[in-house]
Amino acid sequence: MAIIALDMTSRVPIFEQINRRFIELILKGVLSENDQLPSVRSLALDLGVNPNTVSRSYAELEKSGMIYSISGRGSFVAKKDEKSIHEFLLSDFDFAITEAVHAGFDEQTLVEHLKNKIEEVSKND
Amino acid sequence: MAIIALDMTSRVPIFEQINRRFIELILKGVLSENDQLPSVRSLALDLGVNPNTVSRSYAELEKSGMIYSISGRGSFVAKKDEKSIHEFLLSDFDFAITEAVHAGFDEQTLVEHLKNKIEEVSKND
Amino acid sequence: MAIIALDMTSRVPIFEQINRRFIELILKGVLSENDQLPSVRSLALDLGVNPNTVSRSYAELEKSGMIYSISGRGSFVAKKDEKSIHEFLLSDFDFAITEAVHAGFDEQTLVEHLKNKIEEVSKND
Amino acid sequence: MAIIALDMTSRVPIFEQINRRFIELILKGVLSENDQLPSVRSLALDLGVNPNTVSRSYAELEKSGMIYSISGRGSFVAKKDEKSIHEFLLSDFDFAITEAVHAGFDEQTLVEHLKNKIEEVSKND
DNA sequence: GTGGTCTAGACCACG
DNA sequence: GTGGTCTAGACCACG
Repeated sequence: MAIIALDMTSRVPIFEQINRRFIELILKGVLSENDQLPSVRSLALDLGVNPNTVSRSYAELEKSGMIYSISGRGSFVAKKDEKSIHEFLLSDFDFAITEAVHAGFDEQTLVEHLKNKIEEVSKND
Repeated sequence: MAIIALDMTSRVPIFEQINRRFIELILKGVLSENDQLPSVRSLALDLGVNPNTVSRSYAELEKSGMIYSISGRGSFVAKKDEKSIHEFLLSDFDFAITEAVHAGFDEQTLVEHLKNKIEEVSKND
Repeated sequence: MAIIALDMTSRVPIFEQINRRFIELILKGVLSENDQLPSVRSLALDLGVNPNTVSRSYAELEKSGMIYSISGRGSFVAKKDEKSIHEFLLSDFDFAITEAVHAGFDEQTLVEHLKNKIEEVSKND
Repeated sequence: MAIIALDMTSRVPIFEQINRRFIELILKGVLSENDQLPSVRSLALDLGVNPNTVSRSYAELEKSGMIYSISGRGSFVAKKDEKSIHEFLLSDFDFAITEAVHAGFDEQTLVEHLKNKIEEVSKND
């Protein structure tokens, strides 16, 4: 019952996928304030990845203020900050928008493209 | 004031930045069918990068059918294929949309976010 | 007795020979889905060529969807797509047929020539 | 009224295209024994290519015994030798067959593929 | 002069 | 250890 599905073949680094997934779980309320995260070792075992990878993910989550760690006790979900969560989750989206605008696409085209793509993605679920 | 501005600090590979830039120039009509591109060597000199880097960019552009090369003569803009150009330029956008949908964002939120971001980017021009 | 025999005197580029050989091995089932390919460095050492040359081959195989790479782990055989494999392997054949037809050869002549040549090639094995 | 159509965007070298075209014309009887070929300069002008390129083509045709040159007079079609003409025109075909056989394709598959491709090419004429 | 291929070797991110 | 990117520079075919 892994909460996290990794795509090992993706070009997105594994630690980044783990980051995203935890942040999504916090956003959706699956994980609430002060909930304990799995230990680095157990999650690494669970996901079949190197413990260092999970470590890096937790370190980044802590640096962004999403989780906090208590030495010898573990890692826990911090107070939810919707704004920074949104910012994080939409950072790729923001980057892509900037890129598209610079490429010369106008608002109408992009909105239309967005709607089509959302429909397409939703169907494939 | 070269036609191509590189961001050496970006994580986007140089050859990829060159790719994108040329595709944008073709899309915007700055470069038209059969127009000659700068030679590998001259562009490399111009950008201060290694000829191999430009070579790689041109090789990818040729494989995608955006340009064609005549040995001993140079590289030229191929017949414009708007569809594949759009596909290429919006591949990051598509990826980011998929990611955002999976993260749980709904259409309304994303459209609104898109519009705000476009306005913000446009202002900074 | 490496898996790959290179003909350094051939006009076919080394990376192209490597490409073809791997695709053949996949087609014949010697390499199956998710089998790991030798690392770029070890194969380069094995073949006595530069790692960049192998790298280029792997990059092209990945772009054609024949293999996938996991950063830090290695390169692996992707899900077999017989259609694109055939297309790749027969691209020279197709080109030669077009050329022959334009030169004025009719079907009967070409079929006969093909059969003779196949027999001749098979004998020399 | 150029007898020769060149594809400048093709990866087939221009001198090679010129070679092929002359040999085809000889095979088809458009050019007969002792017919004079256009001068290097006039053909180069006609095709918009470098005279050196035509020179190289004529040199190769002469070496293969397809044409002969008389100093100060020009180049002329030699006695037709069907066998070597066929060999030349089908050399790419032969190479491709060898390649396909080594890739593991059997006679039946290749014959079928050949027939389909011929039909396809004929239609596009 | 032009692109295509290759060597030699460096540095990086990821794991 | 693994692939990805890049530099520096060579040699070649073609024109």
